[in-house]
Amino acid sequence: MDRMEGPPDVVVRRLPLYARSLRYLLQEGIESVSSQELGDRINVTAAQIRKDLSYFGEFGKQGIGYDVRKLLQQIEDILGLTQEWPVALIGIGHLGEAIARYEGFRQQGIRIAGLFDSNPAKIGKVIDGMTIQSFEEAERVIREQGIRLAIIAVPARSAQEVADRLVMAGVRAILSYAPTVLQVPEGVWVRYIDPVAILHSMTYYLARDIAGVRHNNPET
Amino acid sequence: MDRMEGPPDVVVRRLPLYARSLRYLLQEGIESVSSQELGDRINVTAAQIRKDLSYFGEFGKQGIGYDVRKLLQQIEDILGLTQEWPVALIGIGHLGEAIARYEGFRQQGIRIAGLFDSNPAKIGKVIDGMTIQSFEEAERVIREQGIRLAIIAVPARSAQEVADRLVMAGVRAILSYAPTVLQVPEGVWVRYIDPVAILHSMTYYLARDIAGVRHNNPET
DNA sequence: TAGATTGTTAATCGATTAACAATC
DNA sequence: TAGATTGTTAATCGATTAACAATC
Repeated sequence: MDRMEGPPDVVVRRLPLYARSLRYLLQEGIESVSSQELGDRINVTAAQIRKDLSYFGEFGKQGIGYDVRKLLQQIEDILGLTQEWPVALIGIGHLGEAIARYEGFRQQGIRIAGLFDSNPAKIGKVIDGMTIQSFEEAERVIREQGIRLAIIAVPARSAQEVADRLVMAGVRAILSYAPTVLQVPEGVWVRYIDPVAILHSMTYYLARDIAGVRHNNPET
Repeated sequence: MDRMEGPPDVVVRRLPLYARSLRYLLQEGIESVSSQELGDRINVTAAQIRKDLSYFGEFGKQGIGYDVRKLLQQIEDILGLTQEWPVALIGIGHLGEAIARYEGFRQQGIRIAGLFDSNPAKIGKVIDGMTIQSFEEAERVIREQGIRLAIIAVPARSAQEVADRLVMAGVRAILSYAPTVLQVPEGVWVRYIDPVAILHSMTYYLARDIAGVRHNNPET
């Protein structure tokens, strides 16, 4: 299956970077920006920014550029960031704990709604004001609160089962830190954070002494 | 600038996923695999795997498929994973500590060569047998040991300066967890890990109830 | 008005997929 | 030999870039 219309996924993946850059501009007190200036900051061409935005509407003024505050608001609106998204965090090892403590989520529309781990020794432990609960509780909480987003930070060997059960409980988008490809039913989004793979793709070039500036790679 | 020939970067970024999948196959005792079977496991088409591999040589046997052990060895060789890569880790907050403690690196050719932080209160603290050193020490160690890979886990506001100084010291590839786009000179590779941006790109679909299975996105 | 910059169309570029001869 | 699967070429698909009329 693949979505019926709408902007390409690459474009959707770039929007958050535009939003972030606009936030920084605002912090610097810059209220107006051209596609060129915005592009320079994030190593994206001006044409690409304009094209990307054109999928969603018209946001600029010829001869002037974009009102930073307004464009930011509009992109956040498009991304659904006017609401707060509760997220279930599964797997509270070192990484899970770091994620739980990270302030960058809360500030940007993401609320860690619960910490869950299957290790009984961890259950009850409090991190940043949140108490670690069992994985069974996760399934209950997801159902009860209608949570649709989850972050998986469990070992690779348990990731698939965790994903299966999360989806069963109602999760529709998963960000997985586990180094394994998940199989999920249609209707569920999965994205990965994979530092080892990224490092390995760079050692390829280092091993050959191939110099590069890889621009135009939002994320990756 | 952009590299003079060679396989496309997308292909290089998929190789580590192939390698990992082959490692899992080996663990399962599977010694032979077809492009179709391998592809099914990681949601990539058989054609893509064969095409990708063809940039580097011929590794399979018609009618048979690939010898898992041999192909894995060859991909690891291509990626430069026959050697161990020392990595400087900068920024030892919660995330940096989790990275320092992560065993997945060591197991896969990545050796954390040193922990560095600019906060004097942290210097001297020992994590997993490694002592946190000052950032000035990082510059010295990078030079002395010829380190070319670094992981940045500092706050966004200091990431650019850290990157500048790392590059000055000799770093040629950076994996950054800081939510900001780095400007680096030609000849330096930069990749990002950006969970907030990823989550925001998924809230786009959740907000619209657009169902999806996003395959063919190694990493993302 | 003149200069700047948008939104959009068309051209280009690059990546993925399909198809199949070669061959194990 | 018959069946399976590779490596590769050609076709397709999609994304990026260039260019420019519209217009602030």
